[in-house]
Amino acid sequence: MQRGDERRVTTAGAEAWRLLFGFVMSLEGYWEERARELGLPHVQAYALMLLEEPTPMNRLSTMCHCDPSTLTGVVDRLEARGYVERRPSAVDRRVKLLTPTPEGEEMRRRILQVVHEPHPAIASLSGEDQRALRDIFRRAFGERD
Amino acid sequence: MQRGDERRVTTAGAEAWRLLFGFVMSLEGYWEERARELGLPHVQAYALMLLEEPTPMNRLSTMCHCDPSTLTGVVDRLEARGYVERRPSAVDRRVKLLTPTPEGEEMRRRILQVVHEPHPAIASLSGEDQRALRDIFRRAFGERD
DNA sequence: TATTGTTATACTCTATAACTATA
DNA sequence: TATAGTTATAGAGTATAACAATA
Repeated sequence: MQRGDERRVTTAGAEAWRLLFGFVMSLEGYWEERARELGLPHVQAYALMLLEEPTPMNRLSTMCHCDPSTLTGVVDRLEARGYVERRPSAVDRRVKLLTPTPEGEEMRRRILQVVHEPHPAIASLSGEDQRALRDIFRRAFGERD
Repeated sequence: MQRGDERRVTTAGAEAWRLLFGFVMSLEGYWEERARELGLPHVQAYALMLLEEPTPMNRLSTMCHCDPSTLTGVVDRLEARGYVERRPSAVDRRVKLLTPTPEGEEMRRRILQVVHEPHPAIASLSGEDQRALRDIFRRAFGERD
């Protein structure tokens, strides 16, 4: 039980959030660097990574949390690198389905490998902490999606 | 993230990391939106937020995880908005100390308020989970930085 | 009329390399 | 020589608004 100056001190949740926020800010650089090691700007790497199946521009822009007009440029550059193709949809001729080329698929595999490698801050925790974290994260943001 | 053969990594830490990574990617947009509500691009908001005391360009660029030449532009724009000043250092005439103006200090307070407000995914956890999260985060990335 | 995707525009962030003024 | 900061340059991501093709 916290007592005394509890009013001045933040709640546990608030402190957890501040710690996480600081980590997230530093993580942006971490992820950018990992992506650059693969030879891709991080947004392009993220977009390519999400192409698990042929995906309309529209849907991918939502998944990337960006405007469709922004994604046009991102996909232009991925296409110029030979990593994705815009294929016409059979059902709706307005829609273009984004599909990785064989080279894109290979790069996508490498991106997933990098992404799945746990961050040092997580990897260095005790096994008990890692299990607790997994369980809490499942409750916090594991359900939906 | 149900993905068939992409889930072959089975340690708790790896799953915790994947969950966290997904959250972080969505968080970028969350933070950008919060900053834009305050009328500032998110990098400028972050830089201003960090100005707890007069700070050399050099040091702030490290804290922002960006190149000094990048920070020059960011600070230019903060200065143009009237939020920061470049003041000469008394000890080293090469150094410029970044200091918020009164308007900048007011904006900084508002940014901190927004940043400190826990994200819904954290706030909706049980008190027990929030405390556990705080403790683990302290161990993971609370000390160093 | 509504939706999908693009273009035009303007701004911001990003790093590298070369430069200046100090130290 | 070395460091703090800027400038020049080139590239990339960002949203808004207007547009064409299609539904």
